[in-house]
Amino acid sequence: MSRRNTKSQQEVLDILKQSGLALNHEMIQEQMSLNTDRATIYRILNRFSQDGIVHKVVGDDGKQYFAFCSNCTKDGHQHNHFHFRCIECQNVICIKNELRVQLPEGYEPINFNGVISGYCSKCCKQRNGV
Amino acid sequence: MSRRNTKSQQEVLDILKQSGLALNHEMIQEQMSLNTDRATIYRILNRFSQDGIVHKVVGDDGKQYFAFCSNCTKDGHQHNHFHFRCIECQNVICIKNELRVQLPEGYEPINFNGVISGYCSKCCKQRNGV
DNA sequence: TAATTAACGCGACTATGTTGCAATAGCAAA
DNA sequence: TTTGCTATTGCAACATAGTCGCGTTAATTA
Ligand SMILES: [Mn+2]
Ligand SMILES: [Mn+2]
Ligand SMILES: [Zn+2]
Ligand SMILES: [Zn+2]
Repeated sequence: MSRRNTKSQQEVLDILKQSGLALNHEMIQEQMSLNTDRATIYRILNRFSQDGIVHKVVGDDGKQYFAFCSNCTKDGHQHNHFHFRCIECQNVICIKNELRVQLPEGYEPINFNGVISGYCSKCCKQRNGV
Repeated sequence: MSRRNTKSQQEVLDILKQSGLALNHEMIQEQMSLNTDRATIYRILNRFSQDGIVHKVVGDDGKQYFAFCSNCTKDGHQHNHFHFRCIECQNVICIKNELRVQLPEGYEPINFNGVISGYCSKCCKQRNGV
């Protein structure tokens, strides 16, 4: 099933690329100039995710975040890294260090989902009254 | 605000303790003999979580899982560990190794949420036709 | 330009989890 | 034991996230 280019897809991808963050559906929709439907945005994101253009992380807030794959080569995807979610400014960043977790014997990992939430450095400073 | 003992609380705690797994609301309700309301179970779990009796993890399926704190002392909680969620049998286990993640300068972590999903050893074997 | 069908918009639907409020029932003091 | 306080519950309503079916639109290719 071949892909087609659409304006909505392009804009979603641009927003993800340019922000450099992991964004959820709502954040993306806010930044869209086009009036793209919610369901469509989800479909775009899931398509990107399947195609390995973006990777998906589920936050400890239960929401799905999508980030443009910057460190991935065509066949080698590297998504065993943590993400930091700031509970103040809501930004979610990728923490690039790839890491390996020792699983019990015989366990077969498929998806890695690591999120640490707290205060980012910017929001930390503001809270400490700077 | 002091706590009171109730049968529902007791049974939820018993189920969590005895299973040794991280369970979500639905799994717990299925195992309850009492007809406890959904909202009540959530409230019980959140209370336990606040009181440090259980810890909460959000799976990459977006659901909240709760596990009895077995390795925690009164004041020292250790929840920086991963969890494994089997996409076949749905079991979620704690992987006891506590680990530390290097955050960028100035970031203040509050919550650690690590989940790896895939096939547990039991389900792996079954899938390979044993 | 016309045909094919991927992608979209809309509405309906399924969770999951939370909250307000009145009723119930622990618990401790009388 | 009885009484009073209020933590906890049940129920209904609500909020939000995400998915899906289906008819329509618009990329793409011939
Ligand atoms: Mn990432
Ligand atoms: Mn755990
Ligand atoms: Zn922040
Ligand atoms: Zn399994």
